[in-house]
Amino acid sequence: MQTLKGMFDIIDERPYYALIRKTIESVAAQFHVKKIETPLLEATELFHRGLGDGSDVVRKETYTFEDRGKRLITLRPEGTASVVRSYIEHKLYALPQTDQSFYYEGPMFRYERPQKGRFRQFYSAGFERFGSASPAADLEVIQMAHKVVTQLGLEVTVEINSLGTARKNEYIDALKAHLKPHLKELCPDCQARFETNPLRMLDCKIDLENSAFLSAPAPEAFLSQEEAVHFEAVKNGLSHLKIPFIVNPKLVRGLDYYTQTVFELKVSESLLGQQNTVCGGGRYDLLVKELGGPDVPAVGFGFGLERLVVALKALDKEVKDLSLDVYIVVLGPVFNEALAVATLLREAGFSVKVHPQEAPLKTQFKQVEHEKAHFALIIGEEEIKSHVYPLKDQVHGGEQKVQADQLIHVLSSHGDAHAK
RNA sequence: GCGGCUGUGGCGAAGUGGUUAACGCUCCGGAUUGUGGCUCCGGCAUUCGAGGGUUCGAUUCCCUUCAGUCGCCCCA
Repeated sequence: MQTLKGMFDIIDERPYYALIRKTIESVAAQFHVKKIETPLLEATELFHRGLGDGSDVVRKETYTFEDRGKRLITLRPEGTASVVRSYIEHKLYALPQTDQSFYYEGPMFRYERPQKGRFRQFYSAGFERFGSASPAADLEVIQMAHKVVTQLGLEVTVEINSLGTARKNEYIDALKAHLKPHLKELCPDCQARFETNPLRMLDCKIDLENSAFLSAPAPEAFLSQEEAVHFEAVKNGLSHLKIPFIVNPKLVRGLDYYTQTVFELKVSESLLGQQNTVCGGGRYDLLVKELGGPDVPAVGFGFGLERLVVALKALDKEVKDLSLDVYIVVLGPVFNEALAVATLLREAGFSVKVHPQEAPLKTQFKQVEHEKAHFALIIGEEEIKSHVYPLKDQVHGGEQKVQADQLIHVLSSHGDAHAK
């Protein structure tokens, strides 16, 4: 038996996930963002309406099936649609707080061919902010994303672009009109994208140098006056926040709901290969309405946790795993006494493991070493009689005899023991 | 969905159409019955991802399949 294709058990990587989640939590707290948890399963329709029927994610990557009541349901492929659904369902827009933010973290599912930093069940975390159309909202959202990755110790490039809103379709039409005469010169992928996802053509790695692309209209030309001002304000604001960025006119996001500002955070390809986008986001001013809510603007982003993990590992970033304070080595049939001591120490806040059966000291001390225990405490029949235990400090070296009633005191006096 | 590469013990890794599948690490036991890390001795793959085929004989050749990996599409 083994995991399904593209699925994985998190064991050795747990500390990385813990670190990332903790970092996200602390940044969220700084911005007073509440956590929201939504179900993994949603009505299929939510994603069709939210992400767009034409998007690849919906067309061929969702885990969709009928439940026993013949309802068509889908394992969520991303987080935003669910959060928006929740926002509308609970009429959060009617709350007196008009500017509301949420963050989420959890598993997402996409039926794709796995590769580096890409899986069928993967974990993402995201922030969503509802109620403000101001560039300041965009700025804080980008700042949060940037803060999370820099706090993790990763160097990222921030790329931004603006797709516009009102004239987004007009831009797409112009782009198609421009490229249509050149269609035959383009790669097969682009010919397909011409119909399914024209904006994506701009991102093509093959036709990069094609003259038709070089002369293609830029999205910026199709921004309304107001949107152009908004985009300028975002760029300006990033400079004020001292967040370096580059404007990438070819940056288009894969999901249909994005409007106006879009951005991605990328790490060096040397860390992640081609899947080097660790965070993507932008505005989705029409989505709330599209999903049946009022006309509420919103902006957000999502992280791919696996990609952050891969990047952190590539950097040899040290992460702390759970540490063990005391390993109790037993000599002879002394389990009751050993467990009693362990119980006392645990109640005092130490993490303690007891060797579970009699074994040669050599074997037990090897375990002490493998467990990276701070202290080894030896309990045998002599100790039980005398109430004095040998205590070895595995970190600083040395062994001392400690009176039973002094144990907690001695352990606590060590600064890096983990008593709470 | 498409293409390249890979698949040998817990991990890393050699190898060959023919009888006992190297080696390193880890692990287990002992030298050393109350103090590990060094050293020495001994042990640990009825089996080479799975299924089928060719063959007197397959881990080795062929087919299929599964999985991993890298890239494309797409995306986090």
